[in-house]
Amino acid sequence: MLDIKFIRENEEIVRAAIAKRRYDFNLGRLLEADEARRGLLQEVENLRAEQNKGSVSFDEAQLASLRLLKEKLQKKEAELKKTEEEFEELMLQVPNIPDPTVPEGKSEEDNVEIRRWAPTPEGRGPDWNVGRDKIPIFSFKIKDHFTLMQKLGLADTERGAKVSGFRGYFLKNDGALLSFALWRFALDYMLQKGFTPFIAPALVKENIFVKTGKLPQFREDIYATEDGLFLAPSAEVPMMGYHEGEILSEDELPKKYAAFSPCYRREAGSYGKDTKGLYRLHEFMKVEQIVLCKAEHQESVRWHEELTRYSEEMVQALGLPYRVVASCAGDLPFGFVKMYDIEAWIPSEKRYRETHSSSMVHDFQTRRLKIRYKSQDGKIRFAHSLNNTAIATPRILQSLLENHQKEDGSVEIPEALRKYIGKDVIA
RNA sequence: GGAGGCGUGGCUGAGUGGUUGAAAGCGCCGCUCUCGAAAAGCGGUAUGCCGGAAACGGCAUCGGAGGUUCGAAUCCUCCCGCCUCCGCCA
Repeated sequence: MLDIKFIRENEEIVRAAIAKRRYDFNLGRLLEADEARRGLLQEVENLRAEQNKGSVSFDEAQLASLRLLKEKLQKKEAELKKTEEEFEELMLQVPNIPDPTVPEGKSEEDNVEIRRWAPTPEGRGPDWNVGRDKIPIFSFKIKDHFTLMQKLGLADTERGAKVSGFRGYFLKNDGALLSFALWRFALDYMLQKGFTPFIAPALVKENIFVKTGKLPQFREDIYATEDGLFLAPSAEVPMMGYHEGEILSEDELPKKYAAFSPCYRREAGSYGKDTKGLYRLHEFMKVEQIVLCKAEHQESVRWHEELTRYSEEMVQALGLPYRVVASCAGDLPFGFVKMYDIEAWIPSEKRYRETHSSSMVHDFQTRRLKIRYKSQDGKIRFAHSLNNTAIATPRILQSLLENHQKEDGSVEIPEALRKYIGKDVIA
Protein backbone atom coordinates (compact mmCIF):
# COMPACT_ATOMS: atom_id res chain seq x y z
CA MET A 1 0.00 0.00 0.00
CA LEU A 2 1.22 3.47 -0.84
CA ASP A 3 0.85 6.59 1.30
CA ILE A 4 -2.22 8.60 0.30
CA LYS A 5 -0.31 11.82 0.94
CA PHE A 6 2.31 10.72 -1.52
CA ILE A 7 -0.38 9.89 -4.07
CA ARG A 8 -2.07 13.26 -3.61
CA GLU A 9 1.14 15.20 -3.95
CA ASN A 10 2.60 13.11 -6.76
CA GLU A 11 -0.37 12.31 -8.91
CA GLU A 12 1.70 12.34 -12.10
CA ILE A 13 4.31 9.95 -10.74
CA VAL A 14 1.62 7.50 -9.72
CA ARG A 15 -0.16 7.88 -13.03
CA ALA A 16 3.10 7.23 -14.88
CA ALA A 17 3.80 4.18 -12.69
CA ILE A 18 0.40 2.70 -13.50
CA ALA A 19 0.96 3.31 -17.20
CA LYS A 20 4.47 1.84 -17.10
CA ARG A 21 3.08 -1.30 -15.54
CA ARG A 22 0.30 -1.43 -18.16
CA TYR A 23 -1.98 -1.71 -15.23
CA ASP A 24 -5.62 -0.82 -15.24
CA PHE A 25 -6.60 1.53 -12.47
CA ASN A 26 -8.68 4.67 -12.32
CA LEU A 27 -6.60 7.03 -10.21
CA GLY A 28 -9.14 9.82 -10.62
CA ARG A 29 -11.73 7.76 -8.81
CA LEU A 30 -9.38 7.25 -5.89
CA LEU A 31 -8.62 10.95 -5.64
CA GLU A 32 -12.32 11.77 -5.73
CA ALA A 33 -13.01 9.24 -3.01
CA ASP A 34 -10.19 10.75 -0.98
CA GLU A 35 -11.63 14.21 -1.30
CA ALA A 36 -15.13 13.08 -0.44
CA ARG A 37 -13.75 11.19 2.54
CA ARG A 38 -11.86 14.18 3.87
CA GLY A 39 -14.84 16.49 3.46
CA LEU A 40 -17.09 14.14 5.41
CA LEU A 41 -14.40 13.55 8.00
CA GLN A 42 -14.21 17.27 8.65
CA GLU A 43 -18.00 17.48 9.07
CA VAL A 44 -18.10 14.53 11.42
CA GLU A 45 -15.23 15.88 13.48
CA ASN A 46 -16.93 19.25 13.83
CA LEU A 47 -20.12 17.57 15.04
CA ARG A 48 -18.17 15.49 17.51
CA ALA A 49 -16.39 18.58 18.79
CA GLU A 50 -19.77 20.14 19.40
CA GLN A 51 -20.94 17.03 21.20
CA ASN A 52 -17.85 16.90 23.36
CA LYS A 53 -18.41 20.46 24.50
CA GLY A 54 -22.07 19.95 25.40
CA SER A 55 -21.85 16.70 27.24
CA VAL A 56 -21.30 18.01 30.78
CA SER A 57 -24.69 19.65 31.04
CA PHE A 58 -27.80 18.04 32.57
CA ASP A 59 -30.81 20.24 31.92
CA GLU A 60 -33.63 18.80 29.84
CA ALA A 61 -33.67 21.37 27.04
CA GLN A 62 -30.01 20.91 26.36
CA LEU A 63 -30.26 17.14 26.51
CA ALA A 64 -32.97 17.28 23.87
CA SER A 65 -30.81 19.31 21.53
CA LEU A 66 -27.92 16.94 22.15
CA ARG A 67 -30.15 14.06 21.17
CA LEU A 68 -30.81 15.82 17.90
CA LEU A 69 -27.12 16.42 17.42
CA LYS A 70 -26.47 12.76 18.01
CA GLU A 71 -28.92 11.76 15.31
CA LYS A 72 -27.29 14.11 12.84
CA LEU A 73 -23.87 12.80 13.77
CA GLN A 74 -24.90 9.19 13.30
CA LYS A 75 -26.17 9.89 9.80
CA LYS A 76 -22.93 11.61 8.83
CA GLU A 77 -20.88 8.84 10.38
CA ALA A 78 -22.68 6.25 8.29
CA GLU A 79 -21.99 8.29 5.19
CA LEU A 80 -18.34 8.64 6.14
CA LYS A 81 -17.98 4.94 6.76
CA LYS A 82 -19.31 4.12 3.32
CA THR A 83 -16.95 6.55 1.67
CA GLU A 84 -14.01 5.28 3.68
CA GLU A 85 -14.70 1.71 2.67
CA GLU A 86 -14.64 2.67 -0.97
CA PHE A 87 -11.47 4.63 -0.40
CA GLU A 88 -9.72 1.73 1.36
CA GLU A 89 -10.68 -0.68 -1.37
CA LEU A 90 -9.25 1.61 -4.03
CA MET A 91 -6.08 2.20 -2.02
CA LEU A 92 -5.36 -1.52 -2.04
CA GLN A 93 -5.43 -1.47 -5.81
CA VAL A 94 -2.71 1.13 -6.27
CA PRO A 95 0.52 -0.63 -7.29
CA ASN A 96 3.96 0.31 -6.06
CA ILE A 97 6.04 2.77 -8.09
CA PRO A 98 8.61 0.97 -10.26
CA ASP A 99 12.15 2.27 -9.92
CA PRO A 100 13.30 4.40 -12.87
CA THR A 101 15.83 1.68 -13.68
CA VAL A 102 13.06 -0.88 -14.22
CA PRO A 103 12.91 -1.60 -17.95
CA GLU A 104 9.81 -0.84 -20.01
CA GLY A 105 7.88 -3.81 -21.28
CA LYS A 106 4.69 -5.73 -20.94
CA SER A 107 5.54 -9.33 -20.20
CA GLU A 108 8.22 -11.80 -19.26
CA GLU A 109 9.61 -11.59 -22.78
CA ASP A 110 10.61 -8.00 -22.20
CA ASN A 111 12.65 -8.71 -19.10
CA VAL A 112 16.22 -7.56 -19.53
CA GLU A 113 19.34 -9.61 -18.98
CA ILE A 114 21.73 -7.63 -16.80
CA ARG A 115 24.71 -9.96 -16.70
CA ARG A 116 25.82 -13.51 -17.23
CA TRP A 117 28.28 -15.68 -15.44
CA ALA A 118 29.78 -19.09 -16.06
CA PRO A 119 32.48 -21.04 -14.28
CA THR A 120 35.88 -21.23 -15.94
CA PRO A 121 36.57 -24.56 -17.61
CA GLU A 122 39.83 -25.07 -15.70
CA GLY A 123 39.91 -28.29 -13.78
CA ARG A 124 36.65 -29.53 -15.21
CA GLY A 125 38.15 -32.10 -17.57
CA PRO A 126 38.13 -32.32 -21.35
CA ASP A 127 34.43 -33.05 -21.74
CA TRP A 128 33.24 -29.67 -20.54
CA ASN A 129 33.83 -26.19 -21.83
CA VAL A 130 32.11 -22.87 -21.92
CA GLY A 131 31.40 -20.76 -24.96
CA ARG A 132 31.82 -17.05 -25.46
CA ASP A 133 28.17 -16.61 -24.64
CA LYS A 134 28.94 -18.19 -21.23
CA ILE A 135 26.89 -21.20 -22.13
CA PRO A 136 28.40 -24.60 -21.28
CA ILE A 137 29.34 -27.06 -23.98
CA PHE A 138 29.30 -30.75 -23.16
CA SER A 139 31.22 -33.15 -25.34
CA PHE A 140 28.77 -35.96 -24.63
CA LYS A 141 25.07 -36.47 -24.78
CA ILE A 142 23.72 -35.06 -21.56
CA LYS A 143 20.86 -36.37 -19.46
CA ASP A 144 18.16 -34.24 -17.89
CA HIS A 145 18.05 -33.91 -14.13
CA PHE A 146 15.12 -36.21 -13.73
CA THR A 147 16.80 -39.05 -15.58
CA LEU A 148 19.94 -38.51 -13.55
CA MET A 149 18.01 -38.55 -10.30
CA GLN A 150 16.15 -41.69 -11.14
CA LYS A 151 19.27 -43.50 -12.29
CA LEU A 152 21.15 -42.43 -9.17
CA GLY A 153 18.21 -43.22 -6.91
CA LEU A 154 17.89 -39.67 -5.62
CA ALA A 155 14.16 -39.21 -6.01
CA ASP A 156 10.97 -41.19 -6.34
CA THR A 157 8.10 -39.34 -7.92
CA GLU A 158 5.96 -42.37 -8.66
CA ARG A 159 5.63 -43.20 -5.01
CA GLY A 160 5.60 -39.47 -4.40
CA ALA A 161 2.41 -39.20 -6.42
CA LYS A 162 0.99 -42.32 -4.79
CA VAL A 163 1.45 -40.81 -1.35
CA SER A 164 1.32 -37.07 -1.85
CA GLY A 165 -0.63 -36.67 -5.07
CA PHE A 166 0.12 -34.69 -8.19
CA ARG A 167 3.64 -33.17 -8.11
CA GLY A 168 4.42 -35.23 -5.03
CA TYR A 169 7.95 -36.56 -4.53
CA PHE A 170 10.32 -38.26 -2.18
CA LEU A 171 13.98 -37.36 -2.03
CA LYS A 172 16.15 -40.26 -0.94
CA ASN A 173 19.74 -41.39 -0.59
CA ASP A 174 22.13 -38.72 -1.83
CA GLY A 175 19.13 -36.70 -3.02
CA ALA A 176 18.14 -36.23 0.62
CA LEU A 177 21.73 -35.69 1.76
CA LEU A 178 22.39 -33.21 -1.00
CA SER A 179 19.37 -31.19 0.07
CA PHE A 180 20.58 -31.02 3.66
CA ALA A 181 24.01 -30.04 2.34
CA LEU A 182 22.53 -27.19 0.29
CA TRP A 183 20.48 -25.83 3.18
CA ARG A 184 23.43 -25.86 5.50
CA PHE A 185 25.72 -24.42 2.86
CA ALA A 186 23.31 -21.52 2.26
CA LEU A 187 22.73 -20.98 5.96
CA ASP A 188 26.45 -20.91 6.71
CA TYR A 189 27.00 -18.44 3.92
CA MET A 190 24.28 -16.15 5.28
CA LEU A 191 25.64 -16.47 8.83
CA GLN A 192 29.00 -15.36 7.61
CA LYS A 193 27.28 -12.27 6.15
CA GLY A 194 25.86 -11.45 9.57
CA PHE A 195 22.35 -12.81 9.10
CA THR A 196 20.37 -14.25 11.99
CA PRO A 197 19.29 -17.84 11.34
CA PHE A 198 15.62 -18.74 11.69
CA ILE A 199 13.34 -21.67 11.22
CA ALA A 200 10.04 -20.05 10.35
CA PRO A 201 6.55 -21.49 10.70
CA ALA A 202 4.78 -22.44 7.51
CA LEU A 203 1.36 -22.42 9.16
CA VAL A 204 0.43 -18.77 9.29
CA LYS A 205 -2.65 -16.87 10.39
CA GLU A 206 -4.95 -15.24 7.91
CA ASN A 207 -4.37 -11.67 9.03
CA ILE A 208 -0.64 -11.96 8.34
CA PHE A 209 -1.45 -13.18 4.84
CA VAL A 210 -3.73 -10.20 4.37
CA LYS A 211 -1.17 -7.73 5.65
CA THR A 212 1.59 -9.16 3.49
CA GLY A 213 -0.68 -8.68 0.50
CA LYS A 214 -1.03 -12.38 -0.30
CA LEU A 215 -4.71 -12.62 0.59
CA PRO A 216 -7.21 -12.22 -0.87
CA GLN A 217 -5.37 -11.56 -4.16
CA PHE A 218 -3.63 -14.92 -4.42
CA ARG A 219 -6.25 -16.97 -2.68
CA GLU A 220 -6.26 -19.73 -5.27
CA ASP A 221 -2.51 -20.24 -5.02
CA ILE A 222 -2.52 -20.73 -1.27
CA TYR A 223 -3.40 -23.81 0.73
CA ALA A 224 -5.93 -23.25 3.49
CA THR A 225 -6.37 -25.49 6.51
CA GLU A 226 -9.45 -26.42 8.48
CA ASP A 227 -8.34 -24.26 11.36
CA GLY A 228 -8.30 -21.01 9.42
CA LEU A 229 -4.53 -21.11 9.08
CA PHE A 230 -2.82 -20.98 5.71
CA LEU A 231 0.36 -22.59 4.41
CA ALA A 232 3.00 -20.02 3.57
CA PRO A 233 4.35 -20.02 0.02
CA SER A 234 7.60 -18.55 1.34
CA ALA A 235 9.22 -17.67 4.67
CA GLU A 236 8.72 -14.09 3.54
CA VAL A 237 5.20 -14.31 4.98
CA PRO A 238 6.01 -15.46 8.54
CA MET A 239 9.19 -13.37 8.64
CA MET A 240 7.41 -10.16 7.66
CA GLY A 241 4.78 -11.05 10.23
CA TYR A 242 7.50 -11.46 12.83
CA HIS A 243 7.76 -7.72 13.50
CA GLU A 244 4.15 -6.89 12.66
CA GLY A 245 2.90 -3.86 14.61
CA GLU A 246 6.29 -3.17 16.19
CA ILE A 247 8.25 0.03 16.49
CA LEU A 248 11.94 -0.78 16.24
CA SER A 249 14.74 1.58 17.08
CA GLU A 250 16.96 2.82 14.33
CA ASP A 251 20.12 1.29 15.77
CA GLU A 252 18.73 -2.24 15.50
CA LEU A 253 18.45 -1.78 11.75
CA PRO A 254 19.18 -3.35 9.39
CA LYS A 255 17.53 -6.58 10.50
CA LYS A 256 19.04 -9.40 8.49
CA TYR A 257 17.30 -12.73 8.66
CA ALA A 258 18.03 -16.04 6.98
CA ALA A 259 14.91 -18.13 7.38
CA PHE A 260 14.47 -21.78 6.55
CA SER A 261 10.96 -23.06 5.99
CA PRO A 262 8.88 -25.45 3.97
CA CYS A 263 6.91 -23.64 1.26
CA TYR A 264 3.55 -24.52 -0.23
CA ARG A 265 2.09 -23.44 -3.52
CA ARG A 266 -1.00 -24.73 -5.23
CA GLU A 267 0.36 -23.71 -8.64
CA ALA A 268 -3.18 -23.15 -9.82
CA GLY A 269 -3.25 -22.27 -13.48
CA SER A 270 -0.06 -24.14 -14.31
CA TYR A 271 -1.51 -27.61 -14.63
CA GLY A 272 0.23 -28.58 -17.82
CA LYS A 273 3.56 -26.97 -17.00
CA ASP A 274 6.73 -28.67 -15.85
CA THR A 275 5.02 -31.87 -14.92
CA LYS A 276 8.18 -33.90 -15.24
CA GLY A 277 10.97 -33.46 -12.78
CA LEU A 278 11.42 -31.38 -9.68
CA TYR A 279 11.06 -27.84 -10.97
CA ARG A 280 7.49 -26.93 -10.14
CA LEU A 281 6.27 -28.48 -6.90
CA HIS A 282 3.51 -27.98 -4.39
CA GLU A 283 5.88 -28.42 -1.48
CA PHE A 284 9.51 -27.42 -1.27
CA MET A 285 12.10 -26.06 1.13
CA LYS A 286 13.77 -22.73 1.05
CA VAL A 287 16.27 -20.57 2.88
CA GLU A 288 15.11 -17.01 2.40
CA GLN A 289 16.91 -13.72 2.94
CA ILE A 290 14.91 -10.97 4.59
CA VAL A 291 16.12 -7.46 5.30
CA LEU A 292 14.42 -4.58 7.08
CA CYS A 293 16.35 -1.35 6.65
CA LYS A 294 16.03 2.39 7.04
CA ALA A 295 13.44 4.16 4.93
CA GLU A 296 15.86 5.62 2.42
CA HIS A 297 15.82 4.80 -1.24
CA GLN A 298 19.62 4.58 -1.46
CA GLU A 299 19.69 2.21 1.47
CA SER A 300 17.11 -0.02 -0.22
CA VAL A 301 19.03 0.05 -3.47
CA ARG A 302 22.25 -0.85 -1.70
CA TRP A 303 20.62 -3.81 0.02
CA HIS A 304 18.90 -4.96 -3.11
CA GLU A 305 22.20 -5.16 -4.95
CA GLU A 306 23.82 -6.72 -1.92
CA LEU A 307 21.22 -9.46 -1.46
CA THR A 308 21.37 -10.24 -5.14
CA ARG A 309 25.14 -10.48 -4.94
CA TYR A 310 24.90 -12.93 -2.03
CA SER A 311 22.76 -15.27 -4.09
CA GLU A 312 25.04 -14.91 -7.06
CA GLU A 313 28.04 -15.79 -4.94
CA MET A 314 26.30 -18.90 -3.72
CA VAL A 315 25.36 -19.95 -7.22
CA GLN A 316 28.92 -19.27 -8.31
CA ALA A 317 30.26 -21.39 -5.45
CA LEU A 318 28.01 -24.18 -6.73
CA GLY A 319 29.59 -23.77 -10.16
CA LEU A 320 26.34 -23.06 -11.98
CA PRO A 321 26.17 -20.85 -15.06
CA TYR A 322 23.49 -18.21 -14.57
CA ARG A 323 22.22 -14.85 -15.62
CA VAL A 324 20.60 -12.00 -13.76
CA VAL A 325 17.42 -10.65 -15.26
CA ALA A 326 15.68 -7.40 -14.40
CA SER A 327 11.92 -7.73 -14.41
CA CYS A 328 10.27 -5.26 -16.77
CA ALA A 329 7.50 -3.00 -15.51
CA GLY A 330 4.72 -5.12 -17.00
CA ASP A 331 6.02 -8.26 -15.31
CA LEU A 332 6.90 -6.62 -12.02
CA PRO A 333 4.71 -7.91 -9.19
CA PHE A 334 2.17 -5.40 -7.93
CA GLY A 335 3.89 -4.45 -4.68
CA PHE A 336 7.50 -4.34 -5.81
CA VAL A 337 9.70 -1.42 -6.75
CA LYS A 338 12.24 -3.57 -8.53
CA MET A 339 13.00 -7.23 -8.97
CA TYR A 340 15.90 -9.29 -10.22
CA ASP A 341 15.60 -12.96 -10.98
CA ILE A 342 18.61 -15.19 -11.00
CA GLU A 343 18.19 -17.84 -13.63
CA ALA A 344 20.44 -20.87 -13.69
CA TRP A 345 21.37 -22.64 -16.88
CA ILE A 346 19.50 -25.86 -17.58
CA PRO A 347 21.54 -27.81 -20.15
CA SER A 348 18.75 -30.26 -21.02
CA GLU A 349 16.36 -27.43 -21.85
CA LYS A 350 19.00 -25.17 -23.35
CA ARG A 351 17.67 -22.23 -21.41
CA TYR A 352 17.96 -20.33 -18.17
CA ARG A 353 15.32 -20.87 -15.54
CA GLU A 354 14.50 -18.96 -12.38
CA THR A 355 16.10 -20.19 -9.18
CA HIS A 356 16.15 -16.99 -7.14
CA SER A 357 14.03 -13.90 -6.96
CA SER A 358 15.31 -10.72 -5.35
CA SER A 359 12.81 -8.01 -4.51
CA MET A 360 12.91 -4.42 -3.36
CA VAL A 361 9.66 -3.42 -1.73
CA HIS A 362 10.27 -0.03 -0.06
CA ASP A 363 7.57 0.54 2.59
CA PHE A 364 4.74 -0.99 0.57
CA GLN A 365 4.50 -4.06 2.79
CA THR A 366 5.60 -2.50 6.07
CA ARG A 367 2.91 0.17 5.85
CA ARG A 368 0.19 -2.46 6.03
CA LEU A 369 2.11 -4.49 8.58
CA LYS A 370 2.89 -1.36 10.63
CA ILE A 371 6.56 -2.25 10.94
CA ARG A 372 8.11 1.04 11.95
CA TYR A 373 11.20 2.41 13.55
CA LYS A 374 12.07 5.50 15.49
CA SER A 375 14.82 7.38 13.70
CA GLN A 376 17.52 9.53 15.29
CA ASP A 377 15.45 12.68 14.74
CA GLY A 378 12.60 11.15 16.73
CA LYS A 379 10.37 10.59 13.71
CA ILE A 380 8.59 7.30 13.28
CA ARG A 381 8.89 5.82 9.82
CA PHE A 382 7.90 2.67 8.05
CA ALA A 383 10.97 0.50 7.51
CA HIS A 384 11.92 -0.64 4.05
CA SER A 385 11.83 -4.36 3.35
CA LEU A 386 13.60 -6.62 0.90
CA ASN A 387 13.68 -10.32 0.30
CA ASN A 388 15.57 -12.77 -1.83
CA THR A 389 16.02 -16.50 -2.14
CA ALA A 390 19.18 -17.90 -0.61
CA ILE A 391 18.57 -21.44 -1.79
CA ALA A 392 15.44 -23.29 -2.86
CA THR A 393 15.38 -27.07 -3.00
CA PRO A 394 14.75 -29.28 -4.85
CA ARG A 395 14.58 -26.73 -7.69
CA ILE A 396 18.28 -25.88 -7.57
CA LEU A 397 19.08 -29.58 -8.02
CA GLN A 398 17.94 -29.39 -11.61
CA SER A 399 20.73 -27.04 -12.62
CA LEU A 400 23.19 -28.51 -10.14
CA LEU A 401 22.89 -32.11 -11.25
CA GLU A 402 22.75 -31.36 -14.94
CA ASN A 403 25.72 -29.02 -14.97
CA HIS A 404 27.91 -31.33 -12.92
CA GLN A 405 27.05 -34.58 -14.65
CA LYS A 406 29.65 -36.83 -16.20
CA GLU A 407 29.32 -38.95 -19.29
CA ASP A 408 28.83 -42.09 -17.19
CA GLY A 409 25.81 -40.57 -15.45
CA SER A 410 27.59 -39.78 -12.21
CA VAL A 411 27.52 -36.31 -10.76
CA GLU A 412 30.46 -34.46 -9.30
CA ILE A 413 29.76 -32.60 -6.09
CA PRO A 414 30.91 -28.96 -6.21
CA GLU A 415 33.77 -28.24 -3.85
CA ALA A 416 31.65 -25.94 -1.69
CA LEU A 417 29.24 -28.74 -0.81
CA ARG A 418 31.68 -31.54 -0.20
CA LYS A 419 32.22 -30.89 3.46
CA TYR A 420 28.45 -30.97 3.97
CA ILE A 421 27.79 -34.21 2.15
CA GLY A 422 31.08 -35.95 2.78
CA LYS A 423 31.74 -37.14 -0.75
CA ASP A 424 33.03 -35.88 -4.09
CA VAL A 425 30.81 -37.78 -6.47
CA ILE A 426 27.33 -39.20 -6.58
CA ALA A 427 27.48 -42.42 -8.52
C1' G B 1 -11.24 -32.37 23.83
C1' G B 2 -12.95 -30.44 29.20
C1' A B 3 -12.73 -26.21 33.02
C1' G B 4 -11.35 -21.38 34.16
C1' G B 5 -8.79 -16.64 33.73
C1' C B 6 -6.89 -12.32 31.20
C1' G B 7 -6.16 -8.34 27.24
C1' U B 8 -4.91 -0.32 29.59
C1' G B 9 0.93 3.93 26.98
C1' G B 10 8.15 1.30 25.44
C1' C B 11 7.48 -1.98 30.13
C1' U B 12 5.07 -2.97 35.18
C1' G B 13 0.47 -1.50 36.83
C1' A B 14 -4.08 1.90 38.87
C1' G B 15 -8.64 3.06 37.15
C1' U B 16 -15.99 0.11 36.81
C1' G B 17 -20.54 5.68 33.17
C1' G B 18 -18.92 12.56 33.16
C1' U B 19 -12.31 17.56 31.70
C1' U B 20 -9.17 10.08 32.16
C1' G B 21 -5.08 10.38 26.71
C1' A B 22 -5.53 7.99 31.05
C1' A B 23 -2.50 7.75 38.44
C1' A B 24 2.06 5.73 40.08
C1' G B 25 6.65 3.32 39.22
C1' C B 26 10.39 1.75 35.72
C1' G B 27 12.70 2.98 31.21
C1' C B 28 14.12 6.89 27.79
C1' C B 29 15.56 12.24 26.55
C1' G B 30 17.14 17.18 28.27
C1' C B 31 19.01 20.32 32.14
C1' U B 32 21.35 21.18 37.12
C1' C B 33 25.31 19.27 40.13
C1' U B 34 30.52 16.91 38.74
C1' C B 35 37.23 17.10 36.17
C1' G B 36 34.14 13.01 34.29
C1' A B 37 30.70 9.24 35.61
C1' A B 38 27.28 7.37 39.15
C1' A B 39 23.69 9.08 42.61
C1' A B 40 20.28 12.98 43.47
C1' G B 41 17.02 17.04 41.91
C1' C B 42 14.08 19.52 38.08
C1' G B 43 11.60 19.26 33.42
C1' G B 44 9.99 16.45 29.25
C1' U B 45 8.44 11.76 27.08
C1' A B 46 2.00 7.70 22.94
C1' U B 47 0.15 6.97 18.08
C1' G B 48 -2.86 7.98 13.87
C1' C B 49 -5.86 11.15 10.89
C1' C B 50 -7.73 16.10 9.26
C1' G B 51 -6.78 21.45 8.74
C1' G B 52 -2.50 24.92 8.77
C1' A B 53 3.62 27.69 5.63
C1' A B 54 4.24 27.34 10.81
C1' A B 55 2.80 28.16 15.72
C1' C B 56 -1.07 25.50 16.74
C1' G B 57 -6.09 23.61 16.59
C1' G B 58 -9.72 19.59 15.97
C1' C B 59 -10.94 14.36 15.99
C1' A B 60 -9.92 9.33 17.13
C1' U B 61 -7.47 5.43 19.85
C1' C B 62 -7.38 1.57 26.82
C1' G B 63 -7.19 -6.25 21.84
C1' G B 64 -10.98 -5.66 17.31
C1' A B 65 -16.03 -4.80 15.45
C1' G B 66 -20.91 -3.46 16.70
C1' G B 67 -24.62 -1.76 20.47
C1' U B 68 -26.83 1.07 24.88
C1' U B 69 -26.25 6.47 26.43
C1' C B 70 -26.50 13.48 25.93
C1' G B 71 -21.67 11.06 27.42
C1' A B 72 -18.04 4.46 27.53
C1' A B 73 -11.35 2.23 29.23
C1' U B 74 -15.69 1.47 32.50
C1' C B 75 -22.37 -1.55 30.73
C1' C B 76 -24.18 -5.30 26.60
C1' U B 77 -23.21 -8.62 22.07
C1' C B 78 -19.98 -10.94 18.75
C1' C B 79 -14.99 -11.77 17.14
C1' C B 80 -9.61 -12.10 17.86
C1' G B 81 -5.40 -13.01 20.84
C1' C B 82 -2.90 -14.75 25.23
C1' C B 83 -2.51 -17.64 29.78
C1' U B 84 -3.47 -21.59 33.64
C1' C B 85 -5.23 -26.51 35.10
C1' C B 86 -6.95 -31.51 33.45
C1' G B 87 -6.79 -35.01 29.24
C1' C B 88 -3.96 -36.51 24.85
C1' C B 89 0.80 -36.25 22.62
C1' A B 90 6.35 -36.11 18.70
